[in-house]
Amino acid sequence: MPSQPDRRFWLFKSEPEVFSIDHLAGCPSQTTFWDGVRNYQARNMLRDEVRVGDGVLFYHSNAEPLAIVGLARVVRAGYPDHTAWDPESAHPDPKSTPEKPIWSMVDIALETRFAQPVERTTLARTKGLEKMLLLQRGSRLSIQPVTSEEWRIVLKLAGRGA
DNA sequence: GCCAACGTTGGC
DNA sequence: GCCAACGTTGGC
Repeated sequence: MPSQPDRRFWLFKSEPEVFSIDHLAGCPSQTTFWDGVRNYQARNMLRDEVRVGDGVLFYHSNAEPLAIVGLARVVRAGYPDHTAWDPESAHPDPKSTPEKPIWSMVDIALETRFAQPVERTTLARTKGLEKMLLLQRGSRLSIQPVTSEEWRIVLKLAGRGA
């Protein structure tokens, strides 16, 4: 893979009962929009910082096992989350309208489902991941920045080291 | 602008 | 099921 100095890395959390990596694998072109983020800090990252080509660690929360289950790639940068003004959607927000959208989303495409998910317990005892946001007590952000070093370590744990 | 009450997230 | 952490709401 050619080096991409500007590439950033992220971790996207999802409850697999709601949307799992298998759901993503079943989407047309294994691509979907990442809707339903209703937290301003996460929204700001989706809207302002996440770019096409960025790498995504797909994490299953509230699940057994808790684990990073694969990789995705950002294929469309931030744009309005239209599910917000759909009253039938899972996360309606009547304050958001097509004229004045509040929430943002990006599109991601599946890259890999790990044959062996990288479990949270493994992450927790891996040197170099001590500061990983996911592992911080009380960290609830559903969109988290990941450093290039953390990305490298996680891929290595998944058997996909460079 | 403060802050108590409340709701949600999410690991354990 | 418990509960700590955190965000939001709303009275004042």
